[in-house]
Amino acid sequence: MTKQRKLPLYVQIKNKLVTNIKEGVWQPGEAIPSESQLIEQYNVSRTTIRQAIQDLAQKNVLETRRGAPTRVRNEPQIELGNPGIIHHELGTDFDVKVLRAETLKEHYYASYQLQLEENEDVYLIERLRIADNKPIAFQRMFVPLPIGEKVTTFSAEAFDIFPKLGEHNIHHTNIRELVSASNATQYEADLLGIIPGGALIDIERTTLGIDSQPIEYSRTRYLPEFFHYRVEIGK
Amino acid sequence: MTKQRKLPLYVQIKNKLVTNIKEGVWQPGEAIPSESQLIEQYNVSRTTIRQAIQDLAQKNVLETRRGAPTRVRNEPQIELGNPGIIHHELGTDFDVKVLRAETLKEHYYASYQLQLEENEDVYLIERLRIADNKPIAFQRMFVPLPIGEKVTTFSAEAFDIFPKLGEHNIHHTNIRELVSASNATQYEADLLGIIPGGALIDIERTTLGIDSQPIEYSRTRYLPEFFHYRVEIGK
DNA sequence: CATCATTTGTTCGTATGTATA
DNA sequence: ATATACATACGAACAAATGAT
Repeated sequence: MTKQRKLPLYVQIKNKLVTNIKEGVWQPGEAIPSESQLIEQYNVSRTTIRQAIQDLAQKNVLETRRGAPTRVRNEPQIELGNPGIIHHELGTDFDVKVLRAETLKEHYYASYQLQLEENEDVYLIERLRIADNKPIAFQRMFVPLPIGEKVTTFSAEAFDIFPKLGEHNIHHTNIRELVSASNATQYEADLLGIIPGGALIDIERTTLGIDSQPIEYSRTRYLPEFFHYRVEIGK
Repeated sequence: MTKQRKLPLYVQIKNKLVTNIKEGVWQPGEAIPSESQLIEQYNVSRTTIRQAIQDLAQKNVLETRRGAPTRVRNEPQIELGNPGIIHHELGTDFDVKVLRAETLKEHYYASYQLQLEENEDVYLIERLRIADNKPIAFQRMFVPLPIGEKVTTFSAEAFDIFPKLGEHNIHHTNIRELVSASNATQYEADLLGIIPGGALIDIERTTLGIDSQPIEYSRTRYLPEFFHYRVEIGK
C-alpha cells in the first residue's frame, strides 16, 4: 500500500519524524526523543537513527548539539518561499498609509501585466510604507477588480498583503521580481522626504495565483538605506 | 603545528580531499580514488572516509553515484542550487577595460569581507564593463593576493571571472549578493557618461571557495537600463 | 546478452570521546 | 560530580548499481 517497504530504513524513519513534526506531536523548539529512545521505539540501529536525524539537521528541520537533546527548529524554513532570498526592511516600528485606492477604467500596461481582457477593470492602490514614523517606500499596486475589493479592506493594516489574502483563500504560487534602480520623481521625493533624483531601489513584482494567472502587479520604490535585498546562491 | 591533530579525523580527511581538488591533483569531472583505496591510503575506517565524502558531496564539491566512482563536480551548479536568479546585461557586443589593478597595503573593509588577517594584502581591480562601445558598469573587485595574481592575467578578457578561475582550479560554492541602489559619484558619472547623482544598481557580492573561505568581494554599479536582475520564487 | 569484479549504499554492532544539564 | 546526550570511530556484512569482459 504505502510501498514504504522498499525505501531505505533511514528514509522511512525520516518520514516518520517529519510526520510527527508536521502533526505537532513535537512542537518547534521542543526536544525530540533521544537516540536511544528512538532506537527502542523503531527497533533499528543507532546508525539508522543518526542518518535520519543528520539528514533533517542538514535541512534545518532539526537542530543537534553535542550533549544536549535534539530539537525541532523554531523557524522551520520549510522553504516554501525563501530559497535564499531575503527582503528586509530596516526599522522597528512599521506602518502603512493608503494614499489612493480606486478602480481604473484604463491602464494599458497594468492590464497587460495582469493578463486582463480589454473590458476588465483594474484596481489601483497607492501606499506609503512607514518605518519608525519615516516613509521608506512608495508602492503602486495593481490587482484585478475582484481581488481589489478584498484587498482594500486590509491594505491599510498590512504592507505584505499575501498572508491576509491567504485567509480569503486567495493563494499564490510564483513570484517574479525585477530589481532595478531609479531616480526619484518630484512626487516620490516629496513623499519620501528626499531630493528629486535621489536613487531608489525599484522592485517590479508579478504574483501568480494557483491557476498561474497573475493576481498582482506592483512597483515599489524603496529608499536604499532602509531596504536589503539579499540573494544567496549555491551551497 | 597545523593544530589539525585536534580536529576530528573525518574533518582532517575532508581537508585533504579539498586540498587535492584545489591543487588540481584531481581535476573537475575526474574520479577520486575509491573508498577502499582511501581507507588504505589514510589508514582509517570506511565510516570516516564516507563521512568526509558525504559532507563534500552534500556541499556539491563531490558527486557520488551508487556503483560508480565518486567524481569532482564539473561546474559547481550553474542552475541547480539556483532559485531562479537571472542577471542579464543588455547589449550585443561586450568588452572589459581594466582601469586599475594593484596590491593594497591597507583596506580595512575589504580585508574584513575577505576574512583576511591584518598582515595579508588585498588585491584590487577596478574595471569598466562595456556593451556596444558604451560603458554600462563600474566594478571594484577585491580578492586575496594569491588569487589576484591569477585573476590579473585575464581580468581584461572576461567580465565574469569565475569560469576562468575554474580553469585554474579555484572553485566557488556560495555567492551572496546584496542588491541596492546608489547615486553616481562624480567619478562614476564621468566613467559611465551620465550626470552625477544618476541612479545606479549597486551589487555587493561575496563569493566563497570550496573551503568556505571568501575568494572575492566586489561592488558593481550598473546603469539601470542596461542590467536586469530578476528573481523567481516559488513553483 | 549475461557474467562478474568493483564501487557506493544501507544496516547492524560496539566502543570511546566530549559537551550538557 | 554524575548521568545523559550527541559525536566520533572502528569493524563487518550484505544490497544494489555500474562498467567492463
